[in-house]
Amino acid sequence: MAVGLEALPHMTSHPGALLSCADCAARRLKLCAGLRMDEGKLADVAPDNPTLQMMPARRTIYSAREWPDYIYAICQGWATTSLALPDGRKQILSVLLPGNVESPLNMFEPRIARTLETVTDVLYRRFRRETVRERLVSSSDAIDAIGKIWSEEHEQSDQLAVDLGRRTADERVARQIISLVGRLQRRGMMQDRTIEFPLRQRQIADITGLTPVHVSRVLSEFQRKKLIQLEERQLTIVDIDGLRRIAEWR
Amino acid sequence: MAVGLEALPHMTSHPGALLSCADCAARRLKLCAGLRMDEGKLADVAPDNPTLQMMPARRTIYSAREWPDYIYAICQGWATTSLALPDGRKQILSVLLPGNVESPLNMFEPRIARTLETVTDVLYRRFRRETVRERLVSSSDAIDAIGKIWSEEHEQSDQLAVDLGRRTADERVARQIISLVGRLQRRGMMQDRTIEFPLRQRQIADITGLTPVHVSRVLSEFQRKKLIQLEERQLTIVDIDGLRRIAEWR
DNA sequence: CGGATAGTTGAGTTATCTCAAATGCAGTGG
DNA sequence: CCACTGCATTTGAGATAACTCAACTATCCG
Repeated sequence: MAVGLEALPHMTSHPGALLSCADCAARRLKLCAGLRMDEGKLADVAPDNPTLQMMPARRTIYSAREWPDYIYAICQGWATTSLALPDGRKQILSVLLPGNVESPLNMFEPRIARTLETVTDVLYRRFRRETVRERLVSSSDAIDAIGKIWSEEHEQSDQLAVDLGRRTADERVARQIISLVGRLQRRGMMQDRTIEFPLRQRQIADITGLTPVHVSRVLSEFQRKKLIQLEERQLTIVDIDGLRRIAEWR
Repeated sequence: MAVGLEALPHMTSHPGALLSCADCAARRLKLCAGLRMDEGKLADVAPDNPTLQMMPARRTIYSAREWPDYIYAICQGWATTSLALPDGRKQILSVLLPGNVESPLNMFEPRIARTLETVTDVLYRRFRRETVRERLVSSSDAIDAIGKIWSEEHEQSDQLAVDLGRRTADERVARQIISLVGRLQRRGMMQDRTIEFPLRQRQIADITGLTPVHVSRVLSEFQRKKLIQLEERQLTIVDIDGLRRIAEWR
């Protein structure tokens, strides 16, 4: 199961394109042990191989008003799911990275949906909800695959609730950074100690339940303490232990 | 589908026992349209009809360290699921009322579990995770049933995140009250405008991400404003519109 | 070049927390 | 039955984390 990156000839054949080749990413995600393989799983479930679609940065793929007929798998780029209150307050519920899947809540029942927005340019595939659902009935592998996606989603939302309800601003921001770094690292999207970090402070605020102004202060503080470095949308981890100490300890 | 309460002879035959007869409650939940019918659904999925078990108030049914082998359905009483941090901070993730189901996250994968604790004395049934899982494979009705439970759970956690991340203390407390009142009302567990309300302020604090002291102040304020009345673990809604105004508006 | 969006920083405000003391109630052991 | 201990709640006083407002700069985009 522990298939390493080097086991994929397609990838090593154009290393420079490692992060920009969506199908390469998809295969990598599917083959590497320990990765989120949601997109791969979903492709197994609904193997009609939908074509890749593209959405520019900062657009809405679907909004909470609609009833999405599809389940979306991110192949490249970053996206978020969120809910907004009528007065403009907004909470981001998850950050989707390549390989992640947004599985609509209303797979089985009509319910309120989240809003799915792109952060960067995004390549994605979409799978008909009904197709996936029908497939669940006939294939136990499909149930397993989707079940794992749900389990993981569920655990993420539990963590989010604990963070929002019981952690300080510093902890929340530090944890979010650590979490994203880990996820990207597992995807092979970290070089040395730095990652692409396209999130605006406004978005970090919406993830952590803070104001953009406060996020700016926290990030400045982290940089002043030499925990991270952040410039030109590149995030470098300078002192991971220091960051962990803030994130997990009170 | 719209089978009313009066359609159940068993219930009307001992109206006084309406709230204390677990099997009565189970049947009611299963038959009345518009109710959460999770327990009923689960019984359909795993029809080996497990016996009723009992746990006194304020005990832990299982803790986050364990790997529960069972899915729990509450038949009578109140329970909570929660996660705790090492330093004692704690976040309650859901309040379970009769008919609700705690579906372990690790149905498909080994993951961190929540802690399941009783608030009042609780009667519950438990269903082997493996049994339910096997049943999912063979029955599309079962998938539907469990799928609906998950959808609902998922929506609840989204709402929780928005509440914790983006709402004020007053809003959170008011919304929690409104939500609980609604759920009990739909179960026929509200008489006139009052409900049994066994939650301690400490628990309300752990649900809303506040301190017990602040919860006390908010509740006192609500009573001073004649929105609710609260004594001897009985909660009376005095001014539902006022409460709604606080809950939804900023 | 102009106009929007992003981020920084300071000053003052406020929602919520912490600490502490007082009260009541429930359960326990003698 | 009583004294005792521990939890739950209320209330005050003071502290603080995070917010709001505002001004300024930098950056991006057409």
